[in-house]
Amino acid sequence: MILTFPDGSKRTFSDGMTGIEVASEISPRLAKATLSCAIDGVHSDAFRPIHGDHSIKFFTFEDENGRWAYRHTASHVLAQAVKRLYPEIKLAIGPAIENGFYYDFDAPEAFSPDDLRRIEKEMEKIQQENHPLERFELPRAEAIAYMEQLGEPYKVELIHDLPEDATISFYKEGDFVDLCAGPHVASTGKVKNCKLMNVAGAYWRGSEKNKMLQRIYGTAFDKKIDLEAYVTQLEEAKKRDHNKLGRDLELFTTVDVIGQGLPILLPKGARVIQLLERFVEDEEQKRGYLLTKTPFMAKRELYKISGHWDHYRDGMFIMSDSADVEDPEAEVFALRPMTCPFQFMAYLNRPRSYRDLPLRYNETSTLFRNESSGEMHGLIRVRQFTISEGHLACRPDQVEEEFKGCLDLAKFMLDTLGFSEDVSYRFSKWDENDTDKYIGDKASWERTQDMMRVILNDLNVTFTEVDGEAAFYGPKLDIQIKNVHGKEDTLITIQIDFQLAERFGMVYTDADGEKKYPVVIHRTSIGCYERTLALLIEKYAGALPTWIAPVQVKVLPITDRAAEQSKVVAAELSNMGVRVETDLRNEKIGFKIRESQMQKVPYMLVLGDKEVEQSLVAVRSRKDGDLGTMTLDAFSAQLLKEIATKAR
RNA sequence: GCCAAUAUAGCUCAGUUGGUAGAGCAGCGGUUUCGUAAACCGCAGGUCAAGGGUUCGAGUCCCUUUAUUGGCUCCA
Repeated sequence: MILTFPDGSKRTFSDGMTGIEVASEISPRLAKATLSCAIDGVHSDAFRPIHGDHSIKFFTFEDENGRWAYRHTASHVLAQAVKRLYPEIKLAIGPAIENGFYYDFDAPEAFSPDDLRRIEKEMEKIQQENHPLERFELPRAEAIAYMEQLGEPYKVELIHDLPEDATISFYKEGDFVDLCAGPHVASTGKVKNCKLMNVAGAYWRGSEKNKMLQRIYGTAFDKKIDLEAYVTQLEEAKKRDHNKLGRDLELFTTVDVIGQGLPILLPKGARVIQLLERFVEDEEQKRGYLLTKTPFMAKRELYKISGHWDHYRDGMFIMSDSADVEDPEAEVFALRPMTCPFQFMAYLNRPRSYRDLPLRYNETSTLFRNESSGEMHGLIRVRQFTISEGHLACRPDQVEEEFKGCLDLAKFMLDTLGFSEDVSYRFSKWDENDTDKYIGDKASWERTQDMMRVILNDLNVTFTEVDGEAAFYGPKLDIQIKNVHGKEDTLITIQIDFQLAERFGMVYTDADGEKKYPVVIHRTSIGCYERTLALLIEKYAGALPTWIAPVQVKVLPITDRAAEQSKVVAAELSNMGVRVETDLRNEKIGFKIRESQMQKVPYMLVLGDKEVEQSLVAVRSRKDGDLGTMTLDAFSAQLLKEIATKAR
């Protein structure tokens, strides 16, 4: 057989050699490192014989595919270990994931940390026993019978749901067999350096209607040093966690009696958010937005028009004088979960002409959403939050241009805050198999989604398409960001809506005298301020860029003799609009510096007898340490420039 | 909402098999006036998250609630 390598070279091998055997003819080192391979571009086992002419590419741990096979095999070793220790436990699924793998088990009780250690030991044993992996296929009926015989109902269900023509493959390692599409590495001996991280509940097939299974998360690396580095990296990431750092730095706190998802923004956190809000509002004003201020609540009837009452009820806080919120006689209010219907009322204030469009409304808007109790997380998932909401009414011919403007604004914000490299773009579409969740018909959804896709392609946005993530009224471009734990959330969203204008009777009179419905773009320019603050804290490990630092300069007299001059310096800076504090306490300068440093204050001005005498300030930066003495004018000029340019 | 873990002073943590709370830092008072990441001495500070139960006796065991954390589901 003739095999073609990635560099285009061809070589002849005897038919039936395995990928690893081929690799060993190239170099023993490659053979040892090879975990899996691609045959004609299809990811495959490297331990299976190859027949005929193909292209071939080997994967080691350096390749995503290689890591995937390695960790997927690790998940099988985990399942094998669990079955050895607890034969009554049923197997569900166990894929490789980013940074590791998991396996779901139907276990009578949750695994304890002790159980994990036992399982980990058993996995090491299985690794040392070095069982080769063997692949075999069975016809559907036999496959089902086989899994029934093994007493694995979840596997039986999986096989039932496979398409008629699917190849049903199994992998065997020693006494353990699992239904699996593969590929895997050649033997359990290859899978070293596994670590079980934690246990979590997870619904069978991801549906809350199904039974909750026990999921064990683990990771595995080919080199021990890489595993250790990964564990260290996780610990380091935790130190940046906004939920810890934000509290330590007194940006926010929470109180039991106020409730879940309702954080208190302390003076420093409130200041940062105020700065962000002003920045966003000013930028939006420059871009032709009209500011509104609309009520935080409205009668049930408004949400019935918008569709929220039918499609978002669970997410709303409803207040009623009757126990039955559907009672037609009752007066029922709900706190607003979104600003759209309110800004639509501003549009409806008077008749609109095609000349009025595009009409861009913005509002720094506080919203209330009744998130499920298990969802809340620091400042990232809360029940009350403030967002830079905006709704644009435009003519169909203006949609692309306006969408572009929204994206440009979003990118400008990301750039200013330093998030540009950290985000990914998600085109969130509806789920055509679950149409009850949405308003509007299939044709209009497809039309809108196609239009959005064209716009995104025109704008050269690199994005992934995901079904089932749309808003109930339209598709979204979501700009996604990961927190310090690797969990992804939406930071910014831009949505196209062909539905709500009609529902609200929003029209404009076109040039031809016809009444037409405008297209509505819903958008945020940065995400909700609480979430943005959280991500800023994590990105900068609490050391916020000077322009948004709650305290920018701390003046530190060495002795009381410098106190008066310190107050003068602070007052001068304060008059320039600098956020400055003075530490007049009777403490040693090292102590004051330590505290300011831990509070991540960008600049410290140290004043002793020398500085007072020469009318200078000794500047210390939190980043670069002692910068030496200079005049206050020289320092403030440099500082004001840094603030004005929003340097990071 | 579901599966788990956790909850002791403002913070970080001790607290033996159940015998009615302890340290460091922070705070307050004093001494010290000091040159770039922690001066010294003293004082005060806790219904052990809340409520209920078992027990002669509960921070410790059990139940409920609340909050926090990690997942799942859901979402900005």
